[in-house]
Amino acid sequence: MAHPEKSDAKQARPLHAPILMNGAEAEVIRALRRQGKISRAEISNITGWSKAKTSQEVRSLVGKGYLVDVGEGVSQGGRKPRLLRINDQLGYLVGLDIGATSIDVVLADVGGKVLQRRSELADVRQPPDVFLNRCSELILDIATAQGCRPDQILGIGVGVPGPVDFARGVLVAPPLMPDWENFLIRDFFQHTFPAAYVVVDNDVNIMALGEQRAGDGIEVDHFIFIKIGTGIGSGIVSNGKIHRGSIGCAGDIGHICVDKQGPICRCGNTGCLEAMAAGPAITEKAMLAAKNGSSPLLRQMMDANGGVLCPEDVNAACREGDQAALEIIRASGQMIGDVLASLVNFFNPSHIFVGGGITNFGNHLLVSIRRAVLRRSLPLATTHLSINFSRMGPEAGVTGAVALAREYLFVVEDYPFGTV
Amino acid sequence: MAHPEKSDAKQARPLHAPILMNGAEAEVIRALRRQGKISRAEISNITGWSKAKTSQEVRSLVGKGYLVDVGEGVSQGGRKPRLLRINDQLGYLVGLDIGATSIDVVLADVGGKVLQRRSELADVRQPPDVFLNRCSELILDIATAQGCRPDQILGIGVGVPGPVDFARGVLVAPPLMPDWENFLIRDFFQHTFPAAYVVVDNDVNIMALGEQRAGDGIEVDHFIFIKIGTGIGSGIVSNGKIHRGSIGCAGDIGHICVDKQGPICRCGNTGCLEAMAAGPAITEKAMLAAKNGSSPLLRQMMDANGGVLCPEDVNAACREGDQAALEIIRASGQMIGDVLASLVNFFNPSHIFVGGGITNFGNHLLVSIRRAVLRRSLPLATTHLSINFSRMGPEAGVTGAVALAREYLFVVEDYPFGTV
DNA sequence: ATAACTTTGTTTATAAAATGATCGAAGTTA
DNA sequence: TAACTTCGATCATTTTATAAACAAAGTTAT
Repeated sequence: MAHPEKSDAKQARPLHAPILMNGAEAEVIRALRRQGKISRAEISNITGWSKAKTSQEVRSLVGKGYLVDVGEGVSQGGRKPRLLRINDQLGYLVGLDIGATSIDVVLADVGGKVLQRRSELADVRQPPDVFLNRCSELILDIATAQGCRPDQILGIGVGVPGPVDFARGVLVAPPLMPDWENFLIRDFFQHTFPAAYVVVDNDVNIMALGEQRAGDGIEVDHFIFIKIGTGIGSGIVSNGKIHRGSIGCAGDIGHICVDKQGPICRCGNTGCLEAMAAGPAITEKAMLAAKNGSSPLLRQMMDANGGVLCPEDVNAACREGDQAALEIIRASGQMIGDVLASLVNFFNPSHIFVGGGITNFGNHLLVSIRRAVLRRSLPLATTHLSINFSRMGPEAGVTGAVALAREYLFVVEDYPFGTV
Repeated sequence: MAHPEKSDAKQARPLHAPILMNGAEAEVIRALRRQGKISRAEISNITGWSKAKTSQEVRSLVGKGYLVDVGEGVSQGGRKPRLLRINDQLGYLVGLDIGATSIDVVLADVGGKVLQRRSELADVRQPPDVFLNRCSELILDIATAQGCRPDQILGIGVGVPGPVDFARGVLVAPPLMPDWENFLIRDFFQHTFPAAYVVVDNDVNIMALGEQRAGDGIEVDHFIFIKIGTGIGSGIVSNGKIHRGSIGCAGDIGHICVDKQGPICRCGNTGCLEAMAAGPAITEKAMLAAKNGSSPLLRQMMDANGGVLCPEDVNAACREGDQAALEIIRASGQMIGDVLASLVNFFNPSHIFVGGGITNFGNHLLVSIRRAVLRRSLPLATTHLSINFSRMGPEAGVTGAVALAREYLFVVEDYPFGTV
């Protein structure tokens, strides 16, 4: 036979590394990743190659086990095409979203389809090795539940709530979790899952990536994903790529000043957006409204709740039409919108996606954000601007983490970074 | 001979287009553009090609007249290398910087070296064809002064003070010059100079590009160039590329709000940065200080000047230690710094370059900007942040325009855009 | 000085890669 | 049914890249 290398093609690939490919192979994979399943003829069209080369390249990838034939497609007026897809049996991917108070982890196939999920509360202020050991346990848990051996996990995408040195996979001066500084997160998982390629990124960058790959951000060149929860952060996509900034802390808009006379933030400055408009500020204002009698409804909720309120309560009060609650949300939306207005002038995105814990808040928040942005941005920058909730809701983090792992599943030779 | 195509290699290239090359040729050009003059061996190292391929590629480019041999280099312990350079005789480039009240134009060789320059005052509110005709005259003027025929002009880079649709080469809703909306600037020059490839961009983007190619922004992945003059604008570089935003108006920070109780700006909003901190605001405050007696020096200058002051006067008063003048500059610097602080948190640049008409202002302005940024940005984002005046001074615009023309002098097949 | 080694750049034989043309298989449409 | 399409494989041919050999022009150690 003319292809003697076929016999040793399925040999084990090296550990600790993603699947390396040359440029041509990577182009095929890219086309397949976008389109799901396509024929050789379509690959030929997308790449611009001759049918001969396409055929041969596909044969090689099938030989290596990366691609599989998944049957016939519908005829276009001639012979039916044979459709190809990235081999699901290749292994599994893990998406891990580490929040300030939670762990969310999913197991997905290499196509990105979620197969298993786990979530639990956890305090990120624990020592990193303790915390990450628990993460590993959860990963092993969902892996065994799916019948997946640890060495079948090919990639792990990790999102952490702080500035990340992307190349090294460590946190840099994270305010929420000082103990984690310089802890080698990437290496930790790499050690536990030697067959997997581990990629660590900031949690909001990951959400932005998820929106770009699996949400409404497909084909959008410039957008901002803003996460509103306990804190406020953003993920930035410029020219279709994640903008991480010079030391990886781009998007950290929670401490932009909105009011010099505002309260003191935990960062030490006064009037930070996060201190005035995020979840804790909302509940605090709501509890004040409950106490000073301006909202009997909130008072009632607080009493029923053992003297505390959570953002969801304020949301519920909004739905009942409670004026004090509406005013609290409106004020938060306006402050966020004012900051976004500046960023819109500066960055000129075509989309802003709003996500995070606080976004099952109906439209009150979104409406005030929109109003503030439109009022304070240049008309030119807002005429084609869409501001909407992310479709992905609470799944945004893990979806993005899987997308990150998937992004690095196949990597072009000599380009270890630069995929996203 | 083995190369029969050599005979017809120097045939005329098509007009209206940059010099098209395939990927390999472009790589050689890129290496030469960065390094000035290098040997075949170095090209081989940079590209990773075999000596044979490198040699052949170089021979082809020399045959086409794009490259020339410029003599021997110093020996590295063996045979002396023969150095190659992009052929200066290929033609000329034009850099044109259109300001609100001025035209600056230079003629440069394809290496970017400025050979001739002209500047004159002009009002951009004239009809665009009248204004641009004057620009063409100036270009022809410097061309003839250098002994350059119009058809030897291979590229024209144009900077205009407004949002630009980069692909089409037209202004989009420019506030300063509404008559120019949809006027085909690119086509205008293309028509007058058929041999040239014309690229139009926003004036501050061009300055940022100049800083990146010929200033201190070389090898800097993420930076902001801020121009302070009659207005305030910025050029953004993300991941090494100009970030223009979804409709080309990114960087327009002049109308970010710094004080909701501030004065009304010509844009209709209140308290815009530009209205409070740019040149006109400074002179206005200075004239007020002159009139109300808080600065006898400024009063004296104003009287000597026919009842008006310009930013340079305020600068001069600062040098004399005039407290009122210093306070005016300090206030401007603080407002600009406050806005930049937000942008630093958001964008995490490693450098901020300050340029524009107001920047021969000594260090008072810079010091207040720095102080404000450091006070209000996250320490993480500022520890490795440098804020400095652009080295290029008033040349920034035309330098950038030449860099833009130079960038598109050679273009890879099928990639008409995307070089910067 | 002279011999031995280096670096540079060309040439040439060889290997690798891509292509166009051709062909058979499997369809659809007139 | 016949004529036309599309899909994919094969193969001879052309294009492209490479390694090895070589010549030219130096440098350095002896």
